[in-house]
Amino acid sequence: MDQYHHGNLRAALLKAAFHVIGKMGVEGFTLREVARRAGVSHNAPYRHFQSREDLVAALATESLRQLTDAVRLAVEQEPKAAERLRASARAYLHWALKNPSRFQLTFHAAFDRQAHPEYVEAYMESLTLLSNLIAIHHPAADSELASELIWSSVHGIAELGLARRLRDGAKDELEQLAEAAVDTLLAGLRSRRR
Amino acid sequence: MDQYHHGNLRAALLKAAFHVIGKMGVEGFTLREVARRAGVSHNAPYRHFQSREDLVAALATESLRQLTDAVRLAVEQEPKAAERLRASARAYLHWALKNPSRFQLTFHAAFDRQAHPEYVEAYMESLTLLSNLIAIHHPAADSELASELIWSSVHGIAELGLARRLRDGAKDELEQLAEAAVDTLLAGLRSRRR
DNA sequence: ACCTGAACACCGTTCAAGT
DNA sequence: ACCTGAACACCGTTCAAGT
Repeated sequence: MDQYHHGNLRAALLKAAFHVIGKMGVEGFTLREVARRAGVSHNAPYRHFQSREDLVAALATESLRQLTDAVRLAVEQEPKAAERLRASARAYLHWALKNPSRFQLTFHAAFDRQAHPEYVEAYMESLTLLSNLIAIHHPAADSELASELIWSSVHGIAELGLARRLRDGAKDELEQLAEAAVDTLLAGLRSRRR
Repeated sequence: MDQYHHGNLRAALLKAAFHVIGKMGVEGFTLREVARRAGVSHNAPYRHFQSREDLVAALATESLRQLTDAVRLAVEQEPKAAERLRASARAYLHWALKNPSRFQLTFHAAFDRQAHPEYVEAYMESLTLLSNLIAIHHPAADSELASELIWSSVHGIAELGLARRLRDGAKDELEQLAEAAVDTLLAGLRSRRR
């Protein structure tokens, strides 16, 4: 019987891995479980990933791209230009709370960043998306500062929200808090820029 | 030979655990390694902790208290009342970057929050410290909102700073960013409160 | 009460072997 | 190239036994 994955095993493993972390959390994620889920032997993954860390890095990079895409989509679907930055904050929170395992993996995965430049690239791409959005609201010299402040703030709301392990009911509350963060930071930046 | 720990084994295990996560990171932390470090057999810890998760919860709670204490100390040592909130932000960043493993453990440890109310208590105590600080700068009805915004923002800067795995040189930069976050949020809150 | 050693079912990783 | 089974040194947890 031809059980070979003919080169798409790598993709199949990533898919299986996302399924596993979604179901068992980041802690329950093991190479062997992923292989089991993909229907291959426990060391078939080594043909595509040098180590567990290598697979984790690939997952983190892919997750980060998914988060960026989700934010980008929300921005594009928002007709009012003035609302786009707030829409991006809402989408960021929404994605983080809906995919807590992926969010955790994206930012807390233990792997050597230098050995995986594609992760850093994905990170920069996300920052660029945000910078462009902010340039609309805050066309000043310190738009990089503004980007870092806004991203950090929205990110921190997501992190603390997840750290407290909130029930789903608090989702809207957190999304509103993220909007408030954007509004307050923009107001603060305007009042201090003179 | 009397190798008994006579009731202080619990404290000895916590100390050993902090040493282990500091040296090997959160990933390399295992019950057996902690026991080894404390000089006891690999299942002596079960006399004091029901499971690995239980020990992790105790460590996270203790870490959170240490972070709160570090911030409190920095605040008390700042003579100018107007500078205390900024000093707290700087201290928060400083502690996070100096103790990345503990910081990660404090906020990302996987354990049942409901089974460990002492963690939630420690969290609330930290929030209270911040609320009191903010009441000085921003004596308004929405001081709870202000607390959440400021904590989230400073926390997010620490998280993203660690996620990017910055070299030590960027420490000052991040502490300054945290101060900028506090200033900008306070300015924004003032301008929007009318 | 507090600690130990043996045992169980796992894990990541390596290696020799199969197509 | 791609996959497998056996083996190694680990891990968390349980259990019967020792003081």
